[in-house]
Amino acid sequence: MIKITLPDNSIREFEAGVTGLNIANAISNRLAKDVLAISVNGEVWDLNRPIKSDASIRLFTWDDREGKETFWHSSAHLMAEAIEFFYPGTKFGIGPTIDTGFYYDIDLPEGTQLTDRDLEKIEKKMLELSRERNEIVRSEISKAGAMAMFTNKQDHLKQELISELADGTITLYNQGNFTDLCRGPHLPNTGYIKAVKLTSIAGAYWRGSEKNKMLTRVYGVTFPKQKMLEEYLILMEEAKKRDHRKIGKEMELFTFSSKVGQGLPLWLPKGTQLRLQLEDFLKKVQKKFGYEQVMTPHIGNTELYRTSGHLAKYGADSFQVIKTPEEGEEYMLKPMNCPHHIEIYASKPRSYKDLPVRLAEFGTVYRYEQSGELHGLTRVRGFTQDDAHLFCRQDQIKDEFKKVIDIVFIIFNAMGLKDYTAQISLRDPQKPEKYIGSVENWEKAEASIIEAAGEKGLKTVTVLGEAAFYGPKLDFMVKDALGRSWQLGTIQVDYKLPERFELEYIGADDKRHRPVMIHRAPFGSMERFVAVLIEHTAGKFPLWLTPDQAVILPISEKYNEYAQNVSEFLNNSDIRSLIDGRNEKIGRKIRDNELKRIPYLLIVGEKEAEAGQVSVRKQGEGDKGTMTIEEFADFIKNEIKEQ
RNA sequence: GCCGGAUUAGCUCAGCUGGCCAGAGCACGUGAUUUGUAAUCUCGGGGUCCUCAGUUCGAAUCUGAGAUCCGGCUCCA
Repeated sequence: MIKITLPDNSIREFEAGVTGLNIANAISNRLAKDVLAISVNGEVWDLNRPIKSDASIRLFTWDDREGKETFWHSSAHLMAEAIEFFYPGTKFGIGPTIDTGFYYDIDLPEGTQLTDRDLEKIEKKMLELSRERNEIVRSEISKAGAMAMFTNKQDHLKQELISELADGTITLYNQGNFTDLCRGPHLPNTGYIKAVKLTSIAGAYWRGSEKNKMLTRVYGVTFPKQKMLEEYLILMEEAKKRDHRKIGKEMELFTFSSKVGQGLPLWLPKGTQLRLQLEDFLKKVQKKFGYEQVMTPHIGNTELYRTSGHLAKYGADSFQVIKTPEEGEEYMLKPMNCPHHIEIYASKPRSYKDLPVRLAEFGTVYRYEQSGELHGLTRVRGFTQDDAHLFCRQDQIKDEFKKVIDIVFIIFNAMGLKDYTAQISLRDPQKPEKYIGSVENWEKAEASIIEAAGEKGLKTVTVLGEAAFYGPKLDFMVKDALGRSWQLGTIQVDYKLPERFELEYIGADDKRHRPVMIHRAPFGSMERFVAVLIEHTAGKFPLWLTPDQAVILPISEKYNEYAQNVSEFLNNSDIRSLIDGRNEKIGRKIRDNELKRIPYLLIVGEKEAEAGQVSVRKQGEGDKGTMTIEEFADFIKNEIKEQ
């Protein structure tokens, strides 16, 4: 008999060789039905793998990350089996799980190509294989054995993977006619997978390197119940309605023209109004924090960027240098604002008493992003950073850094962006060639970021290899409607540029010292921020203002969370955006499905605007009278209480 | 840049394997009506079917090149 410790620390005795499934059965039928994986002494195992000695365990269901991962990982294998059925000779790369679902990178036989139409038949085959309830069997194999097996299959991808594994740790998983090299864990059998949707096909480089062969990546998602798949698909449809590209078009916020050029957004009058209001808001905040607004040209002499190191980074692969009639004279479209601001700092002698110097500019920069990378307003070739550079003494870095975090908090709170990730991006120690500057300065800079974030109580994740080429960063990542993560705000410590430009200040000791720079942009870029703001507030909390001052506020049940922000918006931050104002009374006609999502309408006509009030209408109940926005906030709170 | 898909009225789309003047809904304009105000009914305007070249008696539909967009990869604010 062995002792199994459950998460509540109770201990049960089982015979040696008991499996996770046996244990779940012993606890309850329901659990036995729902359980997908088990962790044994912290390691996630297959449910049917025998446990031979005392252990503490946890059982995972669909609600646990480990449960979902096991489920999707087995789904990837099931998909591979189906693909191998239709396309014998396919080589299989890696098939991991992702946030929602899984993918498998495959190398199809010469001359074969998958298209969207093929996905359906693969889905059907997967369900067919699922109904066979084939047992998924784990087996251990020696490195030589594994190598021989996949050499026999002529699967060069797996051979490469195996060659990097240590002998004695290699496992295979088999189901039906399909065997794959895999660490596991997996479901007990394929029958668990009841609903399948293969979402897309894409190309992906083997091992993520442009130099390697392009494989076919098939994305999919599966569920233990058909109904869950249906709900997921509906959710995705809803999310697509919030796409900023769609809303931006409908509301005439921005547009693109192939004549102007790829990735170069044109801000329409209403979108410009929205952007200007965001800019004004930030300007006010920055003024309070001691920033000075500056303006600099859109181009700079190539020499400037040679000194800064940007030429090496953005020269060959970006917009090309601009020639003048003068022989040998060259300019560049600015890919970054830093060098210009540095020259402003250097324009006069600075005393330690003057520091920190904080120079801010809504600076438009141009970068030739790869054509396939462009994406609505979130990734463009000409964009405006809400940039600022702080020049400070070593002893001021942490304090300044913390103040910048405060500004980011103010912005994110005002916009109702609660769901963000703060990411500390450090250098990849394996690839020193990617970065400029001494190891010593990098270490100092990284330490000050980590400390500042810690003292601000910011929950952060640390990622190696994501730093800028000149310094480490603290980035604020926000997800879009479809769950793709975008970097918005960024704060970066830089020792290198002051060195390159030989910046100085006169210290209290009457000697020359080198300042440290902080680059920062709380929005990141106006384009990306507006895009993400639209997707986060659409159908939830936009405040749309028409040319005749009419405001429509579509508000969801979540309104109480936002009530505070609304009054801030109207009274302090003055953030508003515009919509089509064809119908004078309510700004525009609202479509069916849209209206159903709007429990309350706030209407601000000319009269109301003058009186500082709004007319309130409730869906299905009509007019609720006019009131101030504070009164409205109370009104909403009461309404919610009554419900 | 790479892999795959798409491009038809202002918007969302239909148009099967090439063949009667290229269609629908919404939007827009017009007339009627004032009851249902998310109005209703009448009539109507609007398209180099992304561009260029080719195959064909004949192409929105087939072929090639290019442009742009979409989903990914690589990259990045």
